[in-house]
Amino acid sequence: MARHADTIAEQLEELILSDAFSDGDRLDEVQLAKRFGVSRTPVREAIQRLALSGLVDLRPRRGAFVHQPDAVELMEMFEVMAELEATCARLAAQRITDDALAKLQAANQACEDAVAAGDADGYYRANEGFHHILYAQSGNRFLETETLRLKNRLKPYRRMQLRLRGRMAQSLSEHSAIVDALIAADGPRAADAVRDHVAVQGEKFHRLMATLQAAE
Amino acid sequence: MARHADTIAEQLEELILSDAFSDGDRLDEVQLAKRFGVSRTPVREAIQRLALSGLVDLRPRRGAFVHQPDAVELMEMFEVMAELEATCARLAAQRITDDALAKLQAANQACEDAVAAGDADGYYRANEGFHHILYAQSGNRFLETETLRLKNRLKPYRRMQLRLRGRMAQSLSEHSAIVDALIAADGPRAADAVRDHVAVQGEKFHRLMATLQAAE
DNA sequence: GTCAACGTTTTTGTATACAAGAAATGCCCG
DNA sequence: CGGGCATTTCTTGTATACAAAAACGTTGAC
Repeated sequence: MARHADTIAEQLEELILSDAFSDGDRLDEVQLAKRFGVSRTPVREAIQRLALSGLVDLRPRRGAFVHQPDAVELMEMFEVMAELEATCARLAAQRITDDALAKLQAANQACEDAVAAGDADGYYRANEGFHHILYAQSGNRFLETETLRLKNRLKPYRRMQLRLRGRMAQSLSEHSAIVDALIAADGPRAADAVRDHVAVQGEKFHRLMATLQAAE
Repeated sequence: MARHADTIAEQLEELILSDAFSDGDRLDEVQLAKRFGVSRTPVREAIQRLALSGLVDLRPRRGAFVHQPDAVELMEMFEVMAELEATCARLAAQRITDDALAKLQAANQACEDAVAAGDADGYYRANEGFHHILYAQSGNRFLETETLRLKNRLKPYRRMQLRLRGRMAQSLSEHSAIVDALIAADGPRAADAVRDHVAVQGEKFHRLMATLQAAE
């Protein structure tokens, strides 16, 4: 619908996710309009969109206030993320095609190669590919879309997770467990494997909390 | 943020969900503005919001087109709904309080009473109460909110489901199975019980398909 | 008769103007 | 000196005006 409003929504989202605003900050329409060199109208449209995805709270006749999730909310979102991915896996175990299974194994191999090469960025991309194949093979486009939406929302908090020493190697063996369960067409086992893989627990949990503290 | 835009978004949502528009219809801004007795501005804001919830597709420089889910999409959404509720149950099995468990049993009893009295509306309310307790007892507010959101989105398609002969009696025994699993703190069993309870399968599936055909 | 190109007409997207409600300021009174 | 109330200022919400892009119809050529 919008040409400017589109790009402004994106830029504004970037700004909020990159912590340029802190929790509770009011988004001043005229200020943002000036900043982007447009009028208030497209800025308001952009804010409307961000409100629906939960990045800002809209208080009638008061304005828009950025909403940065606290530790509890984050854990809740990660928990739902793990469940959504586990569901993808459970369904994929029944529905995955041989072709996609081959692609999944290839993606897993790419992960291993990246780890062997010490290529963190490469691992990130290959890992993303692995997971996206899983979402698609749930055979449920709605589920796929929703999962991607939440994944995207969690992206900025995600990158801090995987830099743990030895985490990548463990991640690889978890991938293999997932693939095995899919080969066996064992839905519940696949779901459990994915849930364990994605869940934020143990050392990951402490690391996340520490990073959140530091951000304040 | 909006006073008019709020109410317009609600009314427009009502209109779309109540099938006043069919799939692919263009939402004419000036026409809607006249209809609601306002200018284009609040109408546009309302449309923006509906776009995010998937009720309308926004095509840049073209306009807003209502998007009515087809049979496949509906099944996908119901499948995700079943999974979200199952997740609520799985988590609730670990986290539910004794107090809430008592309330759940009371809600179930209210369902039974309504069935005994042949009170369809009463059953609807009691059943809704039962499920909402479950969402809340997942102990995950984010999950609770998302589940409610999807439930609301599916509401218009839901009412056609439960009027099947003998369906209410079966529903009651399913409720009992859920409660039993929660009492036993058996997460996986609670999840399965809820999934079976919510899933659209068998006769429910055929009925849904038939109703969709009739709507076209 | 068909198709393409041009001009007209809608319609969307943005800017600006205006109205109304909320916050801020200062003033008066206790 | 402090608290409550009125006024002023600022901000949101809505209406209108304008610009640009897309749909539409017409005309003309092949």
